[in-house]
Amino acid sequence: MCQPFDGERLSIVQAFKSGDRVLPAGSQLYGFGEACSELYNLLDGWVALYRLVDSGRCQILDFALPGAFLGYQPDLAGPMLHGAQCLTDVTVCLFPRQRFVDLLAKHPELTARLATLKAEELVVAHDHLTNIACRPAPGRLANLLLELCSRVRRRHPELEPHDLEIPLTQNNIADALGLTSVYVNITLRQLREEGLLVFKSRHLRILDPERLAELADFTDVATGDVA
Amino acid sequence: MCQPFDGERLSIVQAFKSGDRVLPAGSQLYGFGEACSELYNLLDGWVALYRLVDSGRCQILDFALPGAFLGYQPDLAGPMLHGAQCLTDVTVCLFPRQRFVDLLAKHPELTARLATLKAEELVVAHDHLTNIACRPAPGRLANLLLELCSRVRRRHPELEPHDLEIPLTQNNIADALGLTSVYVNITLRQLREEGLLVFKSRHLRILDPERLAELADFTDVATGDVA
DNA sequence: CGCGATTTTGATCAATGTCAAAGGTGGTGG
DNA sequence: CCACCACCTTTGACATTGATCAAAATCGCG
Repeated sequence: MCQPFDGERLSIVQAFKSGDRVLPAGSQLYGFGEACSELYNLLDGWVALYRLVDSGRCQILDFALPGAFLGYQPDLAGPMLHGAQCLTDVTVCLFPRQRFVDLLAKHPELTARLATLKAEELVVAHDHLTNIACRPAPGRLANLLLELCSRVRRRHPELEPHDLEIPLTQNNIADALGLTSVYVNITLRQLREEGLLVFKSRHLRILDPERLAELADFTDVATGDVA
Repeated sequence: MCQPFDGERLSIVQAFKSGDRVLPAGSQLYGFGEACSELYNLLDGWVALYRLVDSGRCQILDFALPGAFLGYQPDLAGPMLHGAQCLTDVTVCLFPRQRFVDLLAKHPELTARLATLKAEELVVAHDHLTNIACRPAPGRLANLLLELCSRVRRRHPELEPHDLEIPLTQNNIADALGLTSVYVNITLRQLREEGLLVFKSRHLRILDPERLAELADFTDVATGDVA
């Protein structure tokens, strides 16, 4: 279940976990600037990683989906450089930080895996950055939604590929894209009126993948195909 | 000289390097989407890491300063997910990719260092993302310039802290901040007219650090102090 | 001295934010 | 089962930021 690491090492890793925890939607896994004594493997549910800015704004840095490994940052002992809020009910697997350091020291493959993981997260962050900086609202939205679809599908290939549960509020989307929820709403309507997609009560239906991908300038990293 | 790794390991690392290379300003260290057979330790000069977008726009993801370690990404054998262009004349130390993998396998401390490095770069990317998404142009500019100052000073504590060489064109700044060079120019003038700073022919003079930091909502990660 | 790249400026326009209010929706307790 | 409440979505009028286009001025360099 604890999946950032490959199958063979699972028993080793499991010996180090200190248990699971369940949190309700809306609660904080850890807060921005707080100390945090554990690392987390997200087993179920969605989590928003965010920063708070003086202006009172909240910037969502990334959405964490099941399988994500949360809480590792350069200074393991220092205050968290971002917060983590549960968007749905969430289940995590816990690793005490101190024990995790020992684990890494003993198993270099895990350290290598961690480096790769962080490099992947960096690519995602760069995607997100480029999306926000270079695209107007409709492209931004299209790109984000396609990216989320791609992630969901990678884990659940059995599901309808164009009919997915995306447990986000229009406000969450706005906080992720650097837009206002009002404008997200307007843009979402435009996409709907153009027959590209329908996003209603946390359910996304993609009606025209081709045009949407074109609008988003989107290529799926995993496949190299447009969505 | 090859500094991503700590002093003690230097001789080990140096045995693996395959030489140095000098590139002129304006040349590409590696191109977006190209294959690349080496990894680089930036010894001297500034490099822009960028992405190209359909619209013809160029998004600068980060500026690499001396000491940066360039080219490591999740798929070491795959095409580069970003490009790297020299902003000044540049000197890099080369590591063949294949040999670097061997090096990591033999020296787990280096792998751990790499994970930390990538985690640091992720924090920088998140800063950049937040800056672009949440702040209007003046704050964005102030934030970027203070961040660059902070980095330069970390390496050169002996220099005048408010009088620095920043080898960037207004166009580079625009590409980094998701603004137009025209608007960067206008905003830069406003900051100058307010007596906050002067940026002329690649030389930055900070006149009012306090007000600038306030405008930027900037706190130095290294010190926790405002600049 | 002249040329390409960069900076500067002005006029105008489009994209997005702000403010305010009205509808919806789902969940909870009575 | 209904009513209420908090939260979310939707809409409209208006303000503002930043983009676009075009041209002039300046700078660095051969």
